Amino acid sequence: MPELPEVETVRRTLLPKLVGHRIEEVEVRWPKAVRYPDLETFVARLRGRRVEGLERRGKHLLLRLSEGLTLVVHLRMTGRLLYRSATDDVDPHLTVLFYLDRGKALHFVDVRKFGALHLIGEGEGERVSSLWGLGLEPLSDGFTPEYLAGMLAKGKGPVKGRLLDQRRLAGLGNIYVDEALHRAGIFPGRPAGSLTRAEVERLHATIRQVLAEGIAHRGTSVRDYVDGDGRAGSFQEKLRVYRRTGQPCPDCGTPVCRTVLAGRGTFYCPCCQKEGDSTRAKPQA
DNA sequence: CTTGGTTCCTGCGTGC
DNA sequence: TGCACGCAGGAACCAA
Repeated sequence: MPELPEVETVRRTLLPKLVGHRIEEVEVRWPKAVRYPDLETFVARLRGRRVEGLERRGKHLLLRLSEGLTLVVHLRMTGRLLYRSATDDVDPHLTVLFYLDRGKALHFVDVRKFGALHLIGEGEGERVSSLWGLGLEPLSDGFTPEYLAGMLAKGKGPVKGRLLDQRRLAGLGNIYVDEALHRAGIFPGRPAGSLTRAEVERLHATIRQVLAEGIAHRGTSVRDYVDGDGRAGSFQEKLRVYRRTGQPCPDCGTPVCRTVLAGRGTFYCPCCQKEGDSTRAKPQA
């Protein structure tokens, strides 16, 4: 699933190609993908707009358009945003087509159809609730060990749940949360408020580390994810626990376990991430 | 304020 | 080999 590193990779691949293009026509084949405004207004407002920039906030892509408009794209589970030729139309899961000038197109492809598109003007940010209430960017200067400590403080539920909460921290998903917790030597089911200062500092470091490495490897392609050119990433080769049930932990050789926490499949090493353990330090790679 | 359950979808893994 | 079945998963929404 596209998380921060995947969305950032899509942004980086699409940015140099999209900027300067004009949207000539929009074809919506799965109307439910358009969340705001209504379908007719969505298409009418996009027609003729020019692409001026492409930004990322959390897992959202923000396509900056002329007239102060912003197309907000959330890929959710299986969404793909692809820069293609306007005549390339063979993908059975193509849900929205943005026909561009010079014979090109931007294709929104979404197998499971959870992806969401919003078109907002200046001052309409609150129309995209998931964007409006978003927490800090984990790679920004504002994300400090102190911020993480405050985020986890007094939490009785699993630390994993707090890390997945986009209103506290923007961009982490199931893959990178499990990987960051493993590298920090913390069991995902530990009550958020029970982490020691040392553990919070380790976790802060590993969150930034796995996200930076994920971006450097152009994302994790476990199943569906590809970048704006349709190319897979390679961070799946660096995963230590995610979807590796039964395979040896790279650090200690113990078979990786799977459980369910915060409603999500959760992978961890029962040796390196002991429940209730708050004393061990783990060497950083 | 918190946490938990349900919903949306469809490909794929499982079991017979 | 073929088919039925149920799961996975981000976030909105509702409930307690």
